[in-house]
Amino acid sequence: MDKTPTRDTGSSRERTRAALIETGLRLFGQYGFDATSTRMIAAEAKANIGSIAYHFGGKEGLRDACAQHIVGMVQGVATPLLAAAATAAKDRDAATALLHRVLDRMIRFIVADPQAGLVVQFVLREMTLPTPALDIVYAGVFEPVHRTLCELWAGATGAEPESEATRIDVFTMIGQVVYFRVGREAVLRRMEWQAIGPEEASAIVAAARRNLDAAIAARRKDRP
Amino acid sequence: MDKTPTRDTGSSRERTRAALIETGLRLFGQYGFDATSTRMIAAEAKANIGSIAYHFGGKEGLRDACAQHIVGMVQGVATPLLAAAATAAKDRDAATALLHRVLDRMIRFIVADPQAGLVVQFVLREMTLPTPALDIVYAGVFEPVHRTLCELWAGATGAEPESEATRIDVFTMIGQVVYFRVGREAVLRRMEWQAIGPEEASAIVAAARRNLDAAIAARRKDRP
DNA sequence: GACATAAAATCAAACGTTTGATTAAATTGG
DNA sequence: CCAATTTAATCAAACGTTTGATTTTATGTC
Repeated sequence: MDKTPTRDTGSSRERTRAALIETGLRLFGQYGFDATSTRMIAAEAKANIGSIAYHFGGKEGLRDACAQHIVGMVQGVATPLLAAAATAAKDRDAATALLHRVLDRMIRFIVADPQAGLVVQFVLREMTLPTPALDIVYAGVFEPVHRTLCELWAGATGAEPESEATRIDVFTMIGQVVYFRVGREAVLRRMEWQAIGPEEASAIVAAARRNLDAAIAARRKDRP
Repeated sequence: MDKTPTRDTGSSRERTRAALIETGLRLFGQYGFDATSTRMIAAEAKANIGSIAYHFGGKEGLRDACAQHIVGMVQGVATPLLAAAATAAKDRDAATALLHRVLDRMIRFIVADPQAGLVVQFVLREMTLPTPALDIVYAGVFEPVHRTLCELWAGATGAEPESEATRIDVFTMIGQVVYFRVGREAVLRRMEWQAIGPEEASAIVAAARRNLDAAIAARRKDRP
């Protein structure tokens, strides 16, 4: 079937690499980079310790590979949305509607999706102590996503896309979402939730949606 | 002068303990618990390595002591505000005004105060992997502060203080603030700021204030 | 008040364990 | 058979903790 007898997804090499990246992403996100030992990763990935050095040059190389993996993942799901934004940004109602859709997706992704939760945790940990891995994620995810959201925000409110106020406004909208992941432990206790699943995410979406509408309306007033 | 020749604040015991807690707080917050070695702490605190085990029973004991220290600090500055909330919550305008004041203080504290930044970082790190230290901070800071903000929120909007919607709404207001600390690195790059100082904090305050007013107004509409 | 005793705190050194990395040999697949 | 990959063994360095000796501070006795 394939030109190459060992497809990328099936070769021993790629299977080992994928297992290490996947496990590294999970453990780095779960326990942090320093608290995760290479032995732990190798054991859970059913690979040898030496594999990490062989394939990635070392523990830090694996972290970079994890960051690259995240960029690929997010781009896969975000690209269609970002593409739609280019045209939607020209129309107020379309921009507002798309903002709602993106916010809805983001919340359920960041807050409730267990698979994505590990990705978010990984990135948040990188954020507190920047490494080359953060550069990769910032350039590949943060910057393009935030920029697009600014365009939508500008389309919905009439503000300038790259003005300081717009960029800050978009950060506040993102922030109110991210906190439910960052402060998850405090949220769970205060809300008396056992977990943040689909139902809880819906309650969060409802609140964020009200905030979004209110914020847009307040900005819109100034510019008729 | 003193009844006791060695006062608590001056005794060798208390000086050593205080130095270790202060340094521990800073380094744990800066690098994380696992990435901070006891040797690092002892060296920076100008104390002996054995002192940590002697005074706190070990590295984890020092972390608990740091958490307790945070509770004492925050209670010192927050108590007056929380007391004022009890009466302000009865009046819509007073509640709204106090919410504004608290939000203003919180933002400048969380986002720009370098001293407090270490405290915030320490807590955020604990949040991602709960330890007994988090229990201490949650019970001593998070729960009482969030509960009080809910009362104010209810006073300003007319909602029920302990309803699910109110508790979530308050979390979204906190979240839009905290993100500027959590995602500081991304914010700095995207905003092209060198640091988040008083001026940058003011810009954030302005955005958060608009969001707060808009959110309250939107909720108020429903209940005349 | 001076001296002797007890208690508390500090210190440098060493403990056993675990860390990430490296090596050379064994295994695998084309 | 050869190159790529995996494996097990080994390395020095760093980890948190423990130790016994020493110094500092507090208490008791006359």
